[in-house]
Amino acid sequence: MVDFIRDIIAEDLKANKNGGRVHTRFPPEPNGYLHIGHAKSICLNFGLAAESHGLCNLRFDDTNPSKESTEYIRSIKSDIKWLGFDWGDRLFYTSDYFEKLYQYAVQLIKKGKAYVCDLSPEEIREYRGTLTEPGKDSPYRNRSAEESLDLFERMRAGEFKEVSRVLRAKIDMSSPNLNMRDPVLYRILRTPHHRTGDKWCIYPMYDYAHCLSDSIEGITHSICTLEFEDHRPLYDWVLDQLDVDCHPQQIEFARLNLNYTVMSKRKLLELVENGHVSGWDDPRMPTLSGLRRRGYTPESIRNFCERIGVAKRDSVIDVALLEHCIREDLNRSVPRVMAVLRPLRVVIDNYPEGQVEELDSPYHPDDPSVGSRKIPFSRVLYIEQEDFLEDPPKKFFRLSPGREVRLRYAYYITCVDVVKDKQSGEVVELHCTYDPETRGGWSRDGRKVKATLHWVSECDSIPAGVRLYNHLFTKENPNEEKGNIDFKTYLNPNSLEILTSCRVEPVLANAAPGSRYQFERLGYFCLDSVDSSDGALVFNRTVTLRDSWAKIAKKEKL
RNA sequence: UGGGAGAUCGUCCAGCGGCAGGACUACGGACUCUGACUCCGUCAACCCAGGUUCGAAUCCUGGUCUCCCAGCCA
Repeated sequence: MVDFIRDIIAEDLKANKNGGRVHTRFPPEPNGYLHIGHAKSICLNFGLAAESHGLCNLRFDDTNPSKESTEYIRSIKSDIKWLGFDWGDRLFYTSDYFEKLYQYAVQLIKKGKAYVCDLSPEEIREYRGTLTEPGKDSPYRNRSAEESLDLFERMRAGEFKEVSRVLRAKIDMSSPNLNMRDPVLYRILRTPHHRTGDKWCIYPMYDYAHCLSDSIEGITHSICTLEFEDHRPLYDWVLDQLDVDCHPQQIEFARLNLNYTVMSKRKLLELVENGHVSGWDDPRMPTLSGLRRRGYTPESIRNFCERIGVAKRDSVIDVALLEHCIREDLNRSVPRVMAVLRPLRVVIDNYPEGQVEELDSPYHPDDPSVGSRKIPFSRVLYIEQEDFLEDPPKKFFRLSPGREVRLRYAYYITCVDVVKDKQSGEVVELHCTYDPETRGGWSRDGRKVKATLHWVSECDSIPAGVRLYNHLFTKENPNEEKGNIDFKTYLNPNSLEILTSCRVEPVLANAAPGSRYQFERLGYFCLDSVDSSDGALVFNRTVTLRDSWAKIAKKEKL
C-alpha cells in the first residue's frame, strides 16, 4: 500500500528525520460518536505507526467543555477497540496539558508574542477584515507584556466575565491567511469541564492547544484533514515561538465522504436529537456503533479503509464499495440458514399429515468445517411470497402453477393449485405435491429444476421480526443544500422497513445477540443486540445479497 | 476581485519524461441445490490551450472548474 503520506514517511525514515521514529496520534474531540470517516483516520494513523514500528496515541482534544461529555469518551474508546486498534498505555487528554499550555502562553506574552485583548467578539470580527481586505490592529495590541500578563493571570483566576477578554497571538493583521490575523489563543468559559471540573475557566483554542499537545507527546507526523491546511502556518508559528524540542510535521489528507449519507457530526447529532433515527447507534447511521449494530465486521471496515486509499482530492466514495467489503467478509465466514420474510403458506397435499422429517443441511456450501444442522420438514410450509407468480414472465423461473422447483435441501415440489382470497383476489395459499424420490433436493433421474427456493416448516419454525434498512437519504449528496433546502428534506422515508410476521428455522432460537447469518437468497442479517430477546427475535439486515433477478425485474417492468 | 488546495474511466486509487493500470459499479457469458459465491470477458478516463522534447497524464506558460478559510468550534 502506497500513498503520498507513506511516501513522505518513507523519505523521512531514509533521511533519519526524528531519529527514525514514527509517532502518530488520533485526536478526536469527545463531542459525538465516531463515524466511518473517523475509521479512515484511525486506520491511517494506527496503520502508519504499526508499519514503521512506531506508536500511535489516542488523545481526546477536550478544549471545549460546552460540547463535550464523558459519554462520548466512553463510546469513542469502545469503538476504536472494536475496530481493532490499541493505544496501549498512551491514552491522553489535552486537558492533561492545561497547566503546561498555560505556562507556554505566559512565555508567549513575555516574549511580546501574545496579548490580552478586550475587544468584544463583534469587534474582533470587524477588526479581522475580510477575505479581500486586511484587518486592523486591536487597540490593545500594544499594551505592555506586564499588563497582559497581569490580565491573563486574572483571567485564569476568574476575575472576568465570559467573552470579556481573550488572549491573542500577535502575528499579522494584514496576513492574507485569516488564521494569522492575531488568532485567539485562550477564551474564558464558565462551563465546568468533564475532567477538570471548575479548576479552569480559561480554555485554549484548537490552533494553540493542538500543536503543543502534539509536541509534548513527541508526535512526528500530525495527520489531519484538508480544512486544516490553512492552519498549518499557525501550527508552525506557535511551535517556532516557543522553546520546544519537538516540532511535528502536519500533513493533510481528504476526509471520507460516502454517497447517500451525511458525515458531519453536526448533522448526525441533528438526526439523533430530532428523532429521525433511534440514536447514534441506529443501524442506518454511518457511525461505527450504527454499523456494528447493523452487522458490519471490524475487518470489513478496515478493509474498506484500505481500499479507498488516501489522497488530497475531495472525493465521494460509492457506498456500494462498503457493501462489497461486508459481503466479501461475511460470505466466507457466516453460516447459512433459512428464513421467510413474507410467508406464503404451502400445503404439500401428498405428504403424510403429522409427519416430520429432519433434513440434514450444511451451514456453508463451500466450507464443511462450519458444520451442519437438521431442518424439520412437514406437510405445511412457508415460502417467500415473491417466489410465486401465478402469471410468470419469461425470465421468472421460480414457482408458478404446474411448475416444479426445489426446496433447498428438501424435495422437489410442483404447484397444483392456487387458493385466493375471495375478496381481494390475493394469493393466500398454494397446494403442491412433492416427489418422495427427491429427498435431500436431488433426483436420481437427473432432471433439472430451474429454481431452488428457501422455506420453513409451519409448525417448527419460529416467529421473528426483521428490519430491512435502505439508504438513509434519497439523494446521492444530501449536503447539496441548494437554496434553502435542508439536508433533512432528502431523508429517505423508506430507509427502515419493519417486518413482523417473518418465520425462521428453529436453530435460530439459540442465536446469540449480535450473531451474523446469511438468510439464504436474501442477505446477511444479525440478531439485534438491543431489541431482541429470547421470546422475540429481531434481526437487522446488514446487506442484501447481490440480486440479478431484481435487476432483470426492474429493467423489464420499467 | 485575498489566501490555501485539488483536477486521470460513472466512482475511488495508481502512474513521478517511454505501451494509461487496479478496485468498485454497469453490462455480457460460464458455473450453480442460494438468480449468491467463483471464474471469464466487455464498456469506460488524462480539465482546456499553447510550449519544451525523438517522446508529456507527468516539465513550463496561460486559462477554466471545484473545494476550504472572515467561531471566543474542532
